[in-house]
Amino acid sequence: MTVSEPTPVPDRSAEPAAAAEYALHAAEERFIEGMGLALEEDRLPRIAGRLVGLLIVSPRPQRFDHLAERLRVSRGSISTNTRLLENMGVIERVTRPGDRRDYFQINEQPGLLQRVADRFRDRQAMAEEMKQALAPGADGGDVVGDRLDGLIRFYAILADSLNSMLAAIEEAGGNSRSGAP
Amino acid sequence: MTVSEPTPVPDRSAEPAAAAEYALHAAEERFIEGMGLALEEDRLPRIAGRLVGLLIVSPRPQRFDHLAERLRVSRGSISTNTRLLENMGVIERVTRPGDRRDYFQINEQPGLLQRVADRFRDRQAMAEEMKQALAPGADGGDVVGDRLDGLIRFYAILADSLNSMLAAIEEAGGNSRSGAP
DNA sequence: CGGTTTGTTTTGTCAAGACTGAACAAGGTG
DNA sequence: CACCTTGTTCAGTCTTGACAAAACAAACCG
Repeated sequence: MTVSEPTPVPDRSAEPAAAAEYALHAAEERFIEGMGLALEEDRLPRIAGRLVGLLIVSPRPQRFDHLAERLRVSRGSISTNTRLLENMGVIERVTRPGDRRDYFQINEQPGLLQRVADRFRDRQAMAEEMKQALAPGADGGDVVGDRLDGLIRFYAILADSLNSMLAAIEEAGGNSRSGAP
Repeated sequence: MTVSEPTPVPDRSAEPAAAAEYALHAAEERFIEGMGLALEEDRLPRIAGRLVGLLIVSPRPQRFDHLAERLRVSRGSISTNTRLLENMGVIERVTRPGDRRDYFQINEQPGLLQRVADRFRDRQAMAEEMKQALAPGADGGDVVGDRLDGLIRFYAILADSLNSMLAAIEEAGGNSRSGAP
């Protein structure tokens, strides 16, 4: 996971007191970009990934327009991607009385996790259907049947470990949960 | 995983004897298309996925040109995608003495699996790096730290179960192994 | 009511990547 | 040697999707 340095690297040699501060910021930047790439591999827009990253490292809900300027993207993109993540259950839109603006935080319900688990289940089902149609003792030694069994087991294990993880999180109650992308 | 029926659906009412045969073929078609979509989600070209699907359900190595006509795709695409999968260790190119043509079969070494596991490890490392940079007792209750811990655990578990699976396969020796995409 | 803030939707541009078809290379074979 | 066969590579087309910018809607404020 390699992420290039954020474009303008401020000269920090002048203010040694801010060194730790700076290191944190750089790490954050890297993490956010990393999440952008990571979630992009899961077929989400890069901005959505960055949003998740930013919200993970944000202790408090973030304002809509703040997201736009922090990530340096258009408000339109924020709107689209927040809604996307909202529908997926990954982030949550929160409001405050007497405040017209929207805030966002990562949702404690692990939406993405469920999603991924379901995908594995689908693939497992697909392999099982194929196995079904194959009829029992076919060609010598039934190579194909064995392969399909392997595939089925593969997807099953992945889906299972995700599901048991989900259950564990659910059971653990309100603490230390994440959107787990 | 929904896959539309292959374009020309032959009328099988006339030859009842071929019904089972037909059912198998239809299931194969569905499986192949399904693998196309499934591997596409893993950032591989659709044709590569179909190739994997086809080779999984093929008891014997398949000829290069046969692949092209079976999937109704140009030879160029077959060439590109077979090489891609070959480099990934997912399929294997085999030849026969006195035969100038190339044959392909799915490789027994689970290349894709390793790949996926590595990806999870990378993400785990990313989250750990962020956690490092965060310094210990930060904001009240350290929400962010807890979230990162959850994330780290998440990726770790996935990578671990994949790795233990890989080990199990390795140990099981020569039987019932698959490219496990 | 006009004007402002906040967020959404739409429109257009751009880039990435998949795929085809044709040109190409490298071996066989008559 | 001319001519297949087999596979690779290259150039061009097409599709997809992300994104920005602008138009838009809605709520609020004066």
